[in-house]
Formats: sequence, structure tokens, C-alpha cells
Amino acid sequence: MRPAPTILHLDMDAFFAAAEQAAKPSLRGKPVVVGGIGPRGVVSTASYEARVFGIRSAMPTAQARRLCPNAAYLTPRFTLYRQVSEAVMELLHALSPLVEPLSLDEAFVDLEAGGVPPETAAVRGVGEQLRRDIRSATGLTGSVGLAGAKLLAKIASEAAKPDGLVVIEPGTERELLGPMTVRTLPGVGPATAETLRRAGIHTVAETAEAGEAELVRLLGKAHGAGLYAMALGRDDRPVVAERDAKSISVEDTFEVDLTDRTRVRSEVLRLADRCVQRLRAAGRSGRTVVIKVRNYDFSTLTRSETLRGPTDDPAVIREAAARLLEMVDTTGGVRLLGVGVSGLADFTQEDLFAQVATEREAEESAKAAAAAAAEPAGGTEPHEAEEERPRRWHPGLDVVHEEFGAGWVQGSGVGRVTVRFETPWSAPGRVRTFAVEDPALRPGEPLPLVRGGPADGQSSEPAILPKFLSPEPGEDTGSEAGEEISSR
DNA sequence: TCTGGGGTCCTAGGACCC
DNA sequence: TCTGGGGTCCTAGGACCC
Repeated sequence: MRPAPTILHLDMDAFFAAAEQAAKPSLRGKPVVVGGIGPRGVVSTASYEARVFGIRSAMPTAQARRLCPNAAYLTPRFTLYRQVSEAVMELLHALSPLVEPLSLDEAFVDLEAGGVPPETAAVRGVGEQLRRDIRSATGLTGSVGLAGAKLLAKIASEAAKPDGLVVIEPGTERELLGPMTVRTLPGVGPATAETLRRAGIHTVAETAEAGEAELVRLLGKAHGAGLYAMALGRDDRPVVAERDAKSISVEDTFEVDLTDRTRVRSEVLRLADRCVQRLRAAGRSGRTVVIKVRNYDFSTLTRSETLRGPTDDPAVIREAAARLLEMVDTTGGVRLLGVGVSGLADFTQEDLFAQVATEREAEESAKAAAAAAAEPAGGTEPHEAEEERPRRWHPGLDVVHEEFGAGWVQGSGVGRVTVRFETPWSAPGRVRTFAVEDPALRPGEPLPLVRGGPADGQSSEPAILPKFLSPEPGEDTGSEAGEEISSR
């Protein structure tokens, strides 16, 4: 615990949903839900307008639809979120060399390491300026917490939401934490909270009173001791600049459980290839291959195999994954499959011959996998067909129309797709409906939220600007965003 | 029409080695 | 002929976080 509140925690407000509202003027001030759109999707982020209806992160999207049928339900656009995140992280790095990102929208900053004077007035000024800079660079708001420890800085930013800043003065932390529910503490999820509840422990103060020995008995050594320290407000965890990833994995939940063993096998090979792509993109190789299988009843198991040395060879990783699958009974039906690699090492140049050989194999096996995948229900398709047009016009995705310019998919179904033509810097736009195979309609790129802002770096001006930037009087703009025209 | 996807860390048992 | 005590690696599972 530092004597001055020099640890800053930044948390962007309803990040994905806010980015969508900034990108889509017609959605500002309206309930927006970003997440999985399919029958098994869950909510990633709900806008504050949607939270009024009780919609929360991690809630099944189907349940959210029941709570608020008129919200806009959008598929995530990670390309955009990454762009915005980079712009924000850049602002943080200007404050200090010690920046620890926790996710795309959250980070700790050690202001002391950045040379900010260790006084409340100074750190508050830095925090407020940061919030202004974020708004002008990205068009979005973020909340800032400042305290003498990570635990408290995070609690402070939570208290500051939305669009605020809170400083916790060192010395006041125990008084502040005491009455809070134990769920406030990091590492206390549903299971730990239940264990503590059965022991009569509900608040942070009661956790501290229980004593370290009792907590260790209930929760185990590491968890118990860690929790005891947190409950006392003792938290000396340093801010550490981004570390290398320790594992890379990909997984898919299927809209309908897979029962055909051949299909299960081909999906595992596909996932292995995707995993290798990510591994190679990161310039890493890995030694332990793991597969994950979630059954029809949600029971989940993993099987892993450690190789003699690290590899990024697609053939080796596919073979390992296929071998591991042989150990698993999938006759009841498979809901999810995953492939991951851990024991990561920085890629080392292996002998050229082996590399060329494996690259050729990878290409061949990718083709074989595509061919093997039996007529998928919105699953894999041969690469050639994939290039031409997206499999589905998911709500929220960017499109460009030859005549009408840049817009986004509002809904689709029964052979039609509805597009709203507007951009982040236009007035709310109007809606048009096309046949899904209309050749004038193409997938588009995310547009920067702020014209000429830092996130605008790589993106050029859109080739075609929307022709209709505002609704004409009496025109119907009432069609709800994200609505499916079909009868789902 | 319940329950995503990408991660991290911890625990515990068995193998293996000294 | 009643059998120790570490340390490390591997595997599997579980809790938790965003």
C-alpha cells in the first residue's frame, strides 16, 4: 500500500456497446446489446440503456431478447475494438512506462513510475486530463480509479462509473472495504462466495475477522492467504508491463450438437489449423497440445499431450489433436470443441527443409479438412467460396453499397438484408433492403469513430460516402436495429 | 430458446529421479 | 521383507476474470 494514490485503473464504459453507438448514430441513446447472435450466444456488453431492462454481461442472448426485444442485437467487431483500444493504450503509455493491460478496455498505470508527483491533487489532474484525451481521441468515455493499491484502484473505477473519477485516499481503505460484500474482492466468484457464506462470512470485514488460518482451511493455501491480505486492504502487487502469453487457444460452440464422428474430427482439424495460424502470427511455438470437448450436457473435459520440443508445425499439431480426440467418447453429442497450445517458446528457426515440407502439408490438409466437413449448418465452407461473400450478413457488420455507400447490416432473413446507411460522423441514416445476393453490396471495413483522430491512422477515407445521411420527413426509420426479418 | 471465447492461476496425484 | 523425503514434470480439472 503506497502512501499516495499513484496507481491508476482505467475502465472504459460499456466498451463494445459504446463503440457501436459511436459508430452508428441511429443507436445513440438506445438499448444496444453486443454479443453472440446465434441460439447459443451470450451477451458481451450491454449499453446502459439496455441495462435498465436487466440485461447483463454473460447472460444468454435469448434471455436478453425476452427482457428487451427492441434493443439492437449486434455481433462484435473486434477489429474496431482493437483499433480503439490501441489508441487508448497509447495515451496510457504517455503517462508512464508501466502500463498493465487487463483486456481491450481495462488497464493499470503506475503513475509513480511515470514521474507524477505523489500527491492527490496531481494524480487527480492527470486522471481528469486522461479522461478528456480519451474522449477526444476515441469519442468514448472511460472511468478512472486512483488509489495506493491495485485492489482499491479497481474498486474506485467501478465506483466512478459511468464517466467519472474516484480517488481513494490511503488510510481510508479498511473503513471503506469493511461493509462491502466479499464478492467485491478479486478472486471471489460464485463458488468461493458460497463456501464463505456457509461459514457465515458475507462481508469483507467478516473475512478479515475470520483470520488467515480459517480462510486457508476453507479455501486452500494460496487462495486463503491471498484473500486474507486483500480483506485487510493489504495489496502490494506491482503494476507489471504486458507479459508474453502463456497459451493460445481457439474454440467453437456449435449451434446444434455434433453427433457425426467424422464431422467432429474435421472440426478438430480445422480448429488446430486456426490455432496454428494464431500461434504463428504471434511468432511463437508450443510444446503442449490440448483439446477441449464440451458434451451435450455441458460436462467438459480436456486431454493434453506434451511433445518432445516446441513446434508451430500444423501437421504435428493436427496429428496430436486428432490423437487426443481418439481418447474421448463423443457419442452423446458435442456442444463445443477447442484446440490450444501451451508451453510457449519464442519461435526458433527450424531447418528450412522441414519448414517448407510442413507448409505444403498445411495447405493440403486445410483443403482436405474443408472437403471433409460435411455440409455444415453455418459452419465451415471451402475457402474459395468464402472469399466471395460472407456466409451470413450478421447484424452490426460493415457493408458498402456501390450506389448508397457505407452502412451496416441491421437485420437479415428470408433472402433479404436490411442496411442502414450512416457513418460515425453522419446524422442518423436511412434504411434500405436488398436481396442477400445483391452484387452491389459488399462487406466493408470499420470506420474510425473520430474523424482524423488517432484511431484514424491506418484507415483511409471511405471510398464511397453514404448518399443519404439523414432520414427524409415521413420516412420509416423505425425498423429496429438487429431485428431479424425471418420468424426467429 | 439457459449457459461464448480467450485467457490466468491453483491443486492434486502419479511418474520419475536423487 | 513394512518400505523416507524432497523436487520436478505431466495431466486433468476447477475457479475466476474480462
